[in-house]
Amino acid sequence: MHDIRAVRADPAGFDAALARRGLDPVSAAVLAHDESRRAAQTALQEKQARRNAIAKEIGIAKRQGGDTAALEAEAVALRDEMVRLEATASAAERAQVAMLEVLPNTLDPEVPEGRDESANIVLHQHGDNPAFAFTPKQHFELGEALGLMDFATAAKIAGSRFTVLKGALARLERALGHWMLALHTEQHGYTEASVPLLVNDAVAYGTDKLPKFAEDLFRTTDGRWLIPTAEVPLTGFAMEEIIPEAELPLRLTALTPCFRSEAGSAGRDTRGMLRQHQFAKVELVSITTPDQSAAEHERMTRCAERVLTELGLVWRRVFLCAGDTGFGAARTYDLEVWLPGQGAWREISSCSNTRDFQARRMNGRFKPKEGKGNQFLHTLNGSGVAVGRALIAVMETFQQEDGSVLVPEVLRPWMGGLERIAR
RNA sequence: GGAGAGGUGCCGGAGCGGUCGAACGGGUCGGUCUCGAAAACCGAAGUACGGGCAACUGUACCGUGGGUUCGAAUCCCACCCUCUCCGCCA
Repeated sequence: MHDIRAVRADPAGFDAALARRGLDPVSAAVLAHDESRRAAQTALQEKQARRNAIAKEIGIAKRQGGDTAALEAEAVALRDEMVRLEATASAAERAQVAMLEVLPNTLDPEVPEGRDESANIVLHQHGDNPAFAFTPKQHFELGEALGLMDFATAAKIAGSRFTVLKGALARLERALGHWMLALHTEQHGYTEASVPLLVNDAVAYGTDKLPKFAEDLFRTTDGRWLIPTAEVPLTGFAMEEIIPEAELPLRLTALTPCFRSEAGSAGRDTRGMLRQHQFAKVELVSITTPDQSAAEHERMTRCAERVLTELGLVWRRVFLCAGDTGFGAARTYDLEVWLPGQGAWREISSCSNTRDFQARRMNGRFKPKEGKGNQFLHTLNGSGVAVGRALIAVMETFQQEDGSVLVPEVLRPWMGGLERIAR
């Protein structure tokens, strides 16, 4: 959510920021609502002040047995005007909020210009694309041949975009998630959390999933939402809080299933388990101060990169351009992993600094060590990393000509010492 | 699911429909005292949105949303949440 005062202070700058996202200017319309809201509010407050004075006079007069009829008549007349002004003010405010809440975050000045992913910038790459002496297979070919990845059963019991993993592949998924959690909690200073997978409107709104992206979420019969990422509950820890600066940063991690309707992606990535309605992900969330958030963003991204490096995967860091940066983010790095079977780079992590965008929506603040007044927090989120896609990457990267898959060293202790997944 | 109790400021906890943004206690911050500290004493301190160059000032906020009233923390209704007991249950 944007600060209306920022719009007032620099309407042209506000519109210019929207233009970077390819959006039309709105400051004039927003400010029109803002002005009518403030005019009505000022008038309303004058009436209220008079009303309060009258009520006080009546109280005094009643105690002294005086006549209050004239005062009461004036108060009743005032009440009608106040009702009208109140309606005007709240309608203007609702209109203003409705315009602001669907606007994406302001981009960091360093974010590259560009309309789509073709303008993203590869910042660096780790490892070289592996050379195979045979034609590498895609993960679903490997998984089905191993008899450990079953899309038919998943479709039967749930539908499309679900996967059943069995045996060593099911265990590999579990090993990946648990190993990642251990890495972040034991070496990166994150606190593990076990969180609700169903959330309310308020936190979904605060993390900018509502109102604009409701169709991407699954809704429960009692009006809650299945989390599309643990970012939602973890960031929600800060909702309506005033955190002492000394307690910051909060670094939180969780391994959860994530649920996405994939409403807008019909026909895309239909084979295999690349794009699912349900997938496991280890999420990293940092809640910090404005002056620390840029450094925290770099740190968080390195934590995610470490996961890929230790697994032995080939990856690269991509700086998303203006047109590809998500709604809530001011700045985003995607981590892409090389999938030899598919012969393509695919996103496996996305690390974003939302600055105070989410904090404003959820009213999450901190109390500065020095100085007065509470300020909005900065919130960051990143995948550390997507477990389902990590499974795919491991399978495709470490596949052997016979269709077996070597288990990365770091995972073997989590796989009961298993070194190779074979038929 | 049934029955009951309750939600007030950082915390605890008062609060006959009018002078309540809210007693009192604790904690916090500043000061006095002290070599320093403790104790004691004095004082300060909520959040948001308006108006004003500013000093300052107005309004709203006692779980949330409605209602009654000239006037609501206080009365009425709905909802949310917490606690206790019973039932069911991983």
